[in-house]
Amino acid sequence: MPKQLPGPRPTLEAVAALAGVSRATASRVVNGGDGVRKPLVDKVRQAVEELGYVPNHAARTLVTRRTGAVAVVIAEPENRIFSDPFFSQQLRGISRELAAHDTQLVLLIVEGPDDFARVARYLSGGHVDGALAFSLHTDDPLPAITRRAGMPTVYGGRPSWGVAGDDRAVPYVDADNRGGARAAVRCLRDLGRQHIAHIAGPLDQTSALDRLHGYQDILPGVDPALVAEGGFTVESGARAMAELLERRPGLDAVFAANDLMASGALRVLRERGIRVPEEVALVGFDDMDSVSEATDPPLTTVRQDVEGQGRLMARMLLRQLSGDSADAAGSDSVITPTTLVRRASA
Amino acid sequence: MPKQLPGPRPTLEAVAALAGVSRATASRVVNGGDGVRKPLVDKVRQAVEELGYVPNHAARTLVTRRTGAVAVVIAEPENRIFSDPFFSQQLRGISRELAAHDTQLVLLIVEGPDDFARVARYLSGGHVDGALAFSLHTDDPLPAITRRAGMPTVYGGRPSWGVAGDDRAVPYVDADNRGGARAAVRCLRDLGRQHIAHIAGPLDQTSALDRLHGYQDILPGVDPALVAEGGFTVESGARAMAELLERRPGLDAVFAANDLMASGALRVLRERGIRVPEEVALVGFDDMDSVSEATDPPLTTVRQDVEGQGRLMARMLLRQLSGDSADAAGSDSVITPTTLVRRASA
DNA sequence: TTGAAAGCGCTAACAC
DNA sequence: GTGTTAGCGCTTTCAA
Repeated sequence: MPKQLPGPRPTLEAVAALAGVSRATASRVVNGGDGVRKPLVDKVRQAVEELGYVPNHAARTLVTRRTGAVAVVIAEPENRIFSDPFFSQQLRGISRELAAHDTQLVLLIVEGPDDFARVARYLSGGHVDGALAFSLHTDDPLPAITRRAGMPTVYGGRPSWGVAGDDRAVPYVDADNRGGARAAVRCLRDLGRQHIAHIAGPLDQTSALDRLHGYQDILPGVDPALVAEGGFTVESGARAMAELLERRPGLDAVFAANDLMASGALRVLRERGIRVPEEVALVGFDDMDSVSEATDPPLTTVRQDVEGQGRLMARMLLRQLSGDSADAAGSDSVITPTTLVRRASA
Repeated sequence: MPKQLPGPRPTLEAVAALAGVSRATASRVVNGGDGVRKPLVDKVRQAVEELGYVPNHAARTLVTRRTGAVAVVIAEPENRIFSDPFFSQQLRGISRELAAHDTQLVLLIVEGPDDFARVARYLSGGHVDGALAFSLHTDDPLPAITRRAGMPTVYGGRPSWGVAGDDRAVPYVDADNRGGARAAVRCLRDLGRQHIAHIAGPLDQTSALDRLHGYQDILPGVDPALVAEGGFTVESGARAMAELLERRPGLDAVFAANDLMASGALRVLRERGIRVPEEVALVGFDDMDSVSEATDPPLTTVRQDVEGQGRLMARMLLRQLSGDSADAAGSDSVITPTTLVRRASA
């Protein structure tokens, strides 16, 4: 166990002195020890141990121009983000991947217009080497900010903007929303359902839009009255369900754009004494197990690997950061697969 | 809008040159401009603007020895933490308070033993000025780590350890768990219930323990068979409820140590056709609205201001960091009040 | 292979 | 008030 010196933390200088070598050699050892003879390496290592030496990060950053940290920018327009396990899981995936590469995670939560300025300043301040961001809404100013700051960035979720004057694609990771939606609706159709409704998410988000498109892919020319827009929340799902029942009492199936809305819909169906899945079959999206497994009946839903997406985002960014030929390399976007999970609701 | 120079970021030197002043004066202006004559201030400000100057954080940290960042350490023993809105809300409170003081939030998620070493290294690396941590379990190694790193730290939740060789108290923020539990049980008793059971949380966590103690305060010498231990999850709540019903079929009220367990209990009660609150009254704890308002019937529960606690933690840490007479100052712990929220379940 | 020395960009005495 | 100067702790040429 290193000595617990009361004074200031030991510097590389001190280590070098104790080991009887130059600061340069000590530095080499601390950074891997290549090109230093074994006995010296050992001596230095021992000195490090004895002194409890830990490199000063600021000093290192100053000269190397790398911070070893990455920002995760989360915009929280409605307060959906935190009540939603979705982001938590993605965050965990990111955290794991970054930790594995000894990279720190700086969390930037954006709540209002002022915060964007703060974030912009932060990103330009050389605090971090890159950024991971979640693109939620069409008018998201983040892309512009990261671009202006010249900060390597990977997005979670397909950005909807066509960035003005954008000459190169922004790399992102997203689930196969459209394909997943297709699978969901196909399942309902194969069950013999004739009037399949859709509770869409907020259509200014690409994920919601893509899922709607998937629904329409399988049901071309479907009655528009069979589609209601929700807000990805339980409450909005309930509202949308009520609306749909009013408009089309004969509907016999519902595909909800996420599990939260599906659970809201389920509540309304039950309140009205409509049996699920006998009278109305229901499929959700996301498979967040805290919801999909807890409902009665459990939800048939489309699973996506959220944590994996987070990990992938981090990995892509890290690759970009350590990238040799930065551009050509391979900062292409990735669409991760989805799978239909059959439970009792359809 | 600042010019978008392609080259390296402008330094203070460049600003000074453009403004026709010394680097020192430029620095003074950038840091508030005290003791610099107005015209010069303006000149420098303009140069900053024109060049799009942003101070280099590493350089500044190197000399000031302050990073302007705070670590938030979250240990994730079971994967409860992220599915639980609790932490998200606390995190949001922390984030808000830190942002208001231009302090960055570095998120450290600890998942395994290896991670503790990583965190220890990080904390000793001078990356951050202080830490906020959540004390979950009795055997949490975190306190020892932060103490060894000499890092100012504020805990969320009353730590249960008697830190070995600890000469001063560790500041923490916690809800009035015991008082809240008392209010809950008192309410049940005042309703005329004779056999009030308790579904406790995992008793290696102080919050669970304190709530149990509160229950016992109101019901001294209560039949031990009326207490079952759960794990703060829906599932464990259901299990505990089943157990209690088996042991004491005559029970007419239940106080669950959190809302999640209450909802699990509710499910079991409903499955058995036991009416709530008519036959069994039920009170939860936390008032996480996504749960307590969504159940049928909605839960009577004990509310605590989780976000406020987060904010408070941050505020206490910041005060400690800017503290003049660091010790005496006032890093005392804080217990935040709880209130009983009456809904339909009791 | 190792060491000497030159900064990285900034702040804070200290002198003017 | 303002400028000069000496580092903060580290990496990295460049010589030896």
